Amino acid sequence: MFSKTCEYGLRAVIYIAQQAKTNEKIGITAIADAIDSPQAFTAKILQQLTKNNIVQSIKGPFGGFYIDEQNLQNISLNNIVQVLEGNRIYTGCGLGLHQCNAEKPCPLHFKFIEIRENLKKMLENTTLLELSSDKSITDYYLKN
Amino acid sequence: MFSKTCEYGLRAVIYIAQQAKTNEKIGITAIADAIDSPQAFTAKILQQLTKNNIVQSIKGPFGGFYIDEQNLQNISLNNIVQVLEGNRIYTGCGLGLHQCNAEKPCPLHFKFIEIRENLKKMLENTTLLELSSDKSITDYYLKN
DNA sequence: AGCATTAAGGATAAACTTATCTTTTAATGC
DNA sequence: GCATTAAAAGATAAGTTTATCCTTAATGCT
Repeated sequence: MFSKTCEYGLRAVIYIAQQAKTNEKIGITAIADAIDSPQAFTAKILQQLTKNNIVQSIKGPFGGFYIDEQNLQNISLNNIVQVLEGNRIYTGCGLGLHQCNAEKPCPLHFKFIEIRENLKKMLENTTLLELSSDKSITDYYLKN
Repeated sequence: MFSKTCEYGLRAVIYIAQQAKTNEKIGITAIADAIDSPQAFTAKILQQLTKNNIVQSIKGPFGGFYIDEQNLQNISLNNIVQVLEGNRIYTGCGLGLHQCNAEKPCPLHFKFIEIRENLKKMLENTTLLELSSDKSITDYYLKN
């Protein structure tokens, strides 16, 4: 479904969001450890997310990644996926046609649109705030 | 969403299905041309689909690929995807966790299940027979 | 039987994704 | 200012997917 980049990115951001309340920055080592991902690779991904203002970071001692209150409320999973996968997930043709639309549809076009729309809505409606709730932290896992 | 392998495979099979009525085998050159895919690569994919009894093939002059009446009725897109992608699309975790289930769910587990279930149903309910109907042939495109 | 034709199979190459390592830049405390 | 810490940035390596090419096997025709 998603690329590794996107999977690690989502897990990392969710984890950072869950730590947001402590108001402490969290380092890449801790993050990679918490979500069980390759550290250097995850660092690259977070670099990209920082550039795109999904998460914030600060260098130096006691530095690390964090998410401010505003982003916690405004960022949804959709935003993260957009940065890491572009919008091909939402616009790409199920059969891989370069142009596939209502005028020149592939045989699956209209059926696919439905599924994708569901996915999009789900990602749009899932906010970092929701995923950083106490219940979410205790009931769900980011590694196994 | 799907791999190139799966995209080409689906398009190839749909095209072959659409030619089924003529009762003529259709060669790899004609198929690759009709669906605008790399010929040798598509041949490999069809080889795999032939082994798994999705399509049939016959060598030699006037040989090629075809789909018999029974498969036309029984094969759904789901069967093709299963062969070419395995079942990871249906079972894999959205966040890439190796084990993710109702007991140890990732934060997206239950939301993802819904989406995947929709996709699965759609693929199961879309048969080659439907896709080879006259309307389907005239109204939809397999290349652009 | 011999030849032409077409898919199957194997080997290899190109492109892209995933992953790691090293150097540079920025922030903090002394 | 200097040492230390941690992210940013750049270079490179490993692995996987996508793609091509060449040889082999099967089929039909003469």
